[in-house]
Amino acid sequence: MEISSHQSHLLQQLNEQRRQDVFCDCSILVEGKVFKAHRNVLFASSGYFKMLLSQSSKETSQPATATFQTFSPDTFTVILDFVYSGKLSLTGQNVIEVMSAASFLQMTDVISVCKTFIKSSLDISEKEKDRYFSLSDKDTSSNGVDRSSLYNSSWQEGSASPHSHLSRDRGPGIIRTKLWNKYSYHAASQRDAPQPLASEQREDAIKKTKHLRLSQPSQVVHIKSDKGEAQTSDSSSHASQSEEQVQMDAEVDSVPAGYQYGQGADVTSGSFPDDQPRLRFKCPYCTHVVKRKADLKRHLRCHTGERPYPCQACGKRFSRLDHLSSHFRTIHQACKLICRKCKRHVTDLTGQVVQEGTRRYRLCNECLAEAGIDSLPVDLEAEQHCMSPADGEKDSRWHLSEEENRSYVEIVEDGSADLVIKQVEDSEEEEEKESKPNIR
DNA sequence: CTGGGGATGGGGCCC
DNA sequence: AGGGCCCCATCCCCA
Repeated sequence: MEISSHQSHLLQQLNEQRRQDVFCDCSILVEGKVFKAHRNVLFASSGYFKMLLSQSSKETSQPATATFQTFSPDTFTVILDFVYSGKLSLTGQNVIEVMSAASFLQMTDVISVCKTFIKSSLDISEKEKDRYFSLSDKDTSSNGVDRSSLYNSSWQEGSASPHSHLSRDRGPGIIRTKLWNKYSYHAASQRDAPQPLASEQREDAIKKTKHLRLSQPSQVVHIKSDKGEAQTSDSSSHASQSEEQVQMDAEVDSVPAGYQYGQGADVTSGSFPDDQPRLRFKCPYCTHVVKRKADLKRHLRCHTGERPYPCQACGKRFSRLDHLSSHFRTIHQACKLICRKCKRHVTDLTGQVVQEGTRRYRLCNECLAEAGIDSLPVDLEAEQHCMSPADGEKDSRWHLSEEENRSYVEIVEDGSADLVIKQVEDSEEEEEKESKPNIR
């Protein structure tokens, strides 16, 4: 005989104990704020804590302490509330940070819910279809999009494998996380360790969120771990508030008359004076509206901070391939047939390529002699060959120039579809770089 | 302090 | 859908 309410009751009791600091044997310090919790609950909920606590329990029986400086106390409150209640309070404002924190803490179910939350905002095609065929005179502000959705969030025990990026501090049972790497987003091919948003990126994201009005209503995601289901529930007050906000945004942004942003929806449409319905893809994080889904996907990278295109020459990462291409041409290739010093036109006969670190540029022979710089003694062809990725690698080439149709960079698989944020530590990335033969 | 130029990043849009 | 080009805004560096 099974009493169905037992699990929720047990969780409720544990949550009460946590709130009253009863039997709490673990302290988590987040940016100066102390959270009390039970190590067995944390152990069962997070791959990160699983590894941390399994180590600390071997070494000491003292209360374990974890310190985080990479996400805010508010974010950890959301995470901890979820652990103790199964309810994840996601909003358009916090979803990125919660996802990055969950990624760091190796809470795969939370990550997947965050992904679903984001994807539900981006699930354009279906909504587009629906909306396109039901573009009656229905009020566009109520957009007809049902935001409640089901999430598959079955508890994946052991799926979040502990990883070596955790570093133990000197003190017993105290763990400190290193500062995140500047370019912390890694694409699918590099998914070895979770990489939450870099603190710098997080600040940027927060900065952006501060000046961008979010039209997405607050949602509370309820996860039923026993059935692998989760539900979102809308706050009607939020919705109406958001609706007003959207109207305001529409006015502020000088949107053409008659055009209204769809509240919280990805695809918006409106009645233009000529009654031609025009579909738009609305960013769930700002008021930006684009015409194409691909443009929205590209735009979203400026919110997620995702930079899937690393420069193999200097390691700098770019959100777009064309930016990387442009960067490589301007910085690492001497494509411009202009003397950097005197700005005169130079050819291979009247000037030479000079390398300064990873930068290359051209100098005319006069400036070259004046500066006393040697021309680039590098066998370009051999170097290009050296830098080329493995043959047959699909999508790993991009054209640099007509005569240099060789691969300079390995295009890392775009992980935007998964929106998985991972963390590598500086040392790890350096190791990673060292392990890649193409990187100088 | 200021203006110019380079580098970077975002949006529109064509192929 | 992705790649790529063009345009523009912003930031930073330097003279």
